[in-house]
Amino acid sequence: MARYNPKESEPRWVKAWDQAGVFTTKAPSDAGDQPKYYVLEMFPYPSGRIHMGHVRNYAMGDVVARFKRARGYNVLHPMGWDAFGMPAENAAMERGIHPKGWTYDNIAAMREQLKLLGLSIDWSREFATCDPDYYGHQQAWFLSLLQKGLVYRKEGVVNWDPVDMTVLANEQVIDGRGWRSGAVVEKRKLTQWFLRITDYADALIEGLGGLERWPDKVRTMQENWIGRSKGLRLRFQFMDQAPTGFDVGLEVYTTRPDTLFGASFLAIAPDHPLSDSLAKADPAVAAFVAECRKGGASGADIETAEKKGLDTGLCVRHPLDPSQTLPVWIGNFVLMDYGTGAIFGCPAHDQRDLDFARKYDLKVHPVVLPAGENPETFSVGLEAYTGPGTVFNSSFLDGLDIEAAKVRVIDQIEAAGQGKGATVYRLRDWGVSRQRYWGCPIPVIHCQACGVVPVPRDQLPIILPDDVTFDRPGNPLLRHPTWRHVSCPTCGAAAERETDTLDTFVDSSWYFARFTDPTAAEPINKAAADYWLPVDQYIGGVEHAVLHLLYARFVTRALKDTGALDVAEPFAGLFTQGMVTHETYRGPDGQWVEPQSVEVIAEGNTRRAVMLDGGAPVVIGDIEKMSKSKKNVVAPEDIFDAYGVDAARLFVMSDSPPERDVQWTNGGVEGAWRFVHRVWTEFDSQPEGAVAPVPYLQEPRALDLIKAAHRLIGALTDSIEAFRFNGGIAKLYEFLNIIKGLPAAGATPEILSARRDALSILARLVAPFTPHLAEACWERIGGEGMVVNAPWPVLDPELAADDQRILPVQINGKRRGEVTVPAGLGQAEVEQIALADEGVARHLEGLTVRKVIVVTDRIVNIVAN
RNA sequence: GGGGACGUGGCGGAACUGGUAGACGCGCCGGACUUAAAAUCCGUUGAUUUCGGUCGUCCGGGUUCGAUUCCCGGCGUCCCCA
Repeated sequence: MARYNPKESEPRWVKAWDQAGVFTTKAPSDAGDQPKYYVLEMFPYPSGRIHMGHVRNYAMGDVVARFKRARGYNVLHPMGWDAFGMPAENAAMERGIHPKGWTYDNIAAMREQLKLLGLSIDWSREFATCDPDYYGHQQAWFLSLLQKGLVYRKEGVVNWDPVDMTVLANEQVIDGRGWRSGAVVEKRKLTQWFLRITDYADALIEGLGGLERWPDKVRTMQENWIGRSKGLRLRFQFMDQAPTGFDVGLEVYTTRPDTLFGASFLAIAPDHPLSDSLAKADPAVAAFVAECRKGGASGADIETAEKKGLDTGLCVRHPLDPSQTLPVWIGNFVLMDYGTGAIFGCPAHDQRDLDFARKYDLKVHPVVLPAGENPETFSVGLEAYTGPGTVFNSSFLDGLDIEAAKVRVIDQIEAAGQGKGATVYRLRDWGVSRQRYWGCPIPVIHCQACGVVPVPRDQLPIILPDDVTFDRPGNPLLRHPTWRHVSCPTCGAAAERETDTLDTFVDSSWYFARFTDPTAAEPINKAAADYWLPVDQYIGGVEHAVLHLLYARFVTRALKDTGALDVAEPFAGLFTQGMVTHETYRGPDGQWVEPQSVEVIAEGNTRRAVMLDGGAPVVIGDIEKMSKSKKNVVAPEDIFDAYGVDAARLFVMSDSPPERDVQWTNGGVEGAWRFVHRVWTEFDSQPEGAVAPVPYLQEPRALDLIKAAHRLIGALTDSIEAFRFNGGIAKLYEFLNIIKGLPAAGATPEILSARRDALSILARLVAPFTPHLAEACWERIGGEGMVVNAPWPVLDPELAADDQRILPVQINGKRRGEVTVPAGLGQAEVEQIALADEGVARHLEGLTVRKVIVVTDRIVNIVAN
């Protein structure tokens, strides 16, 4: 009997799987009538090292993949690298390493680490998004979108990250700062490439309805992100001479047409064309507009910034009440790219408008009356009323509720030709230009004569030049001596390549399709994609709930419309897993210290910590996501070294529900290791060589064991299907405790035979979680071939059924005893048995039974007084 | 401010559609083995108790024979949006 040695066992089995080629995906034509199953975890950025978050993410995907394989599916479980992006360029700037070398070195290092994890991945399909083959195909479909009008260029105000010197999408601006650099974002005008995601806004909302295996939370977040609202575009006519270009009036957009009679001013965005033209004539306007340009361009920035305005002196007429005139202001809180860049302000019923009105002393005129308020006395102070109510002070709208009033106003404005009902979205077109080197070059050429000319397909891929410099900020492609100088493909004149590269979110918006045939001559092999897509189970962090997952859904739909593939939704099932966290520690100097230099001492129910070196006191801090800055990181390699890969995989899945954060603890991983060890001991205690099978169903203890094994099959199958890995693992532990109660030492032939069958089941059930251990165990009991190729055990319903039930008996809702009855016994019989029970009878003394409730196989409740 | 999720022993967490609250693990405590420690193995472990019980799933109400689960009102934590 030898102690289980993961260091010897784990590499051996990784090699055995590799040599047998068990994870090479079958071509659709070889799969026969096997159903397909595509499991995908969000591919990693090649930072250089894997962390515990990767371990958890890929372990979960591996459980699903191995389980589905065992259940007879033809499984696709690939791996690749999201390899373009800023960190490679940062490394180049900081350390003088070329981004390409840095990235591929990191990939090599991480591939080795991931292979240690024993994942059931088909490595033959691996690619990186920075492979010219991959981004060349990306350039090809980009051009097909360009041809279809889904790509365009426009000058716009953009979020400029002054540190990374690049443009950020609104999604990449968090609290006014760049999501990667953390620098305060500025607004700039720049000509940019955009993808027309807004064309798909409705489709992307409708599509959410069909994604039943997505978390509701993510669907809600996407819906809110798209932010569809119904409203009205209407034109206000100027009182005096209309400014040049505005003869038709000033068009505003509102989602609250019901409050039109409460309007007391108009406000336009600082970058509205009218602001521009006024600024040319008036230095005060120009100065104000310039001031507004400072600060972030995101909605949240504008919302939190102090409201500022400038009266233009212009006045417009109220469209429904010609006797009213409204002043036109420029307001820093009005967004040019939402609606028309102009609003009417109704201070009584909009908080921003109210803040603005109070600051500049504009009228506040309530037109919606909350239920129970008196129209004579109702007024609005510093808080706008935005709730439901009855419209008043509003001419022909008086007495309507706000929804009915919206409809009436839209009808009236449309009939008068003053405007039109319209739907607008919070979602903007996706700005994909990045002024960076380490990204996919946008495959177009700018020609003086011909304009923007797509690169002919036979000249793709446009490959990044290797000889670039990173000694200065800015785009190295722009200052490369020769790369961008080309001749126009159309007229042959001297022309220039586009030097912008694509946002890396483009790279990750179609990789799942490329995996279905990564060597296809076209971007996507339609037959392979038709077979494999959609991804049956996608697994990744919830931080991608809007950005990546929305872009991928959009690109899939856009590619469908170009005929590149046939599915509309890329991911049929989505699971968002929680993070790996750890306690934080601060040393005597207040600095963060690593867990491995701290000793935590338990004293009864409290804990304290000291430095391992010197014993100085350590403050135990909050439990937070593992991060280098807080130093609360545990390196996966160290854990693999100490406890083995299986124990690490098991622990990250056992201690918390997978969608929640898991707290890494030493004790926890030791518990997982103990389980690995005990499982092995149980297998290793069986007699060597084949046990002559004997019938054992007549021996009660043997029968109980095999019954427990069959119940375990059911429980574990359900747990994996429902992504309740922690519950499933608990059932495995429970079963191990049962089988330990019937040790092999000194057992009868019946027990040994039952153990042999139960262990055969156990080996196959633990295989998705601890695959190396399972192989060793399978081998030890003489299983056929490798357990990775063994079918999932089949549940025998008769053995799994429980024929006796222990029913608790309650009297007036309090548990007073229990009775053992045959399963499924009728209510009358159960009642009789319960009332006859000695303990129950004792509690009923002096009471009259009023009612007995029997829930079959569950409980008995006696009502008595 | 709007929307959502959550709140259970010393800790992570179980409890499927209302039906024995605390599965499983960690920790603690006790025991075996050991010269000793580690490792390993075995056992106890919600609180309280006059050993009959009583109390107990954030707090206060409600529905029900029965509520961690459903409803109403608070408090707190977290996430998303503004």
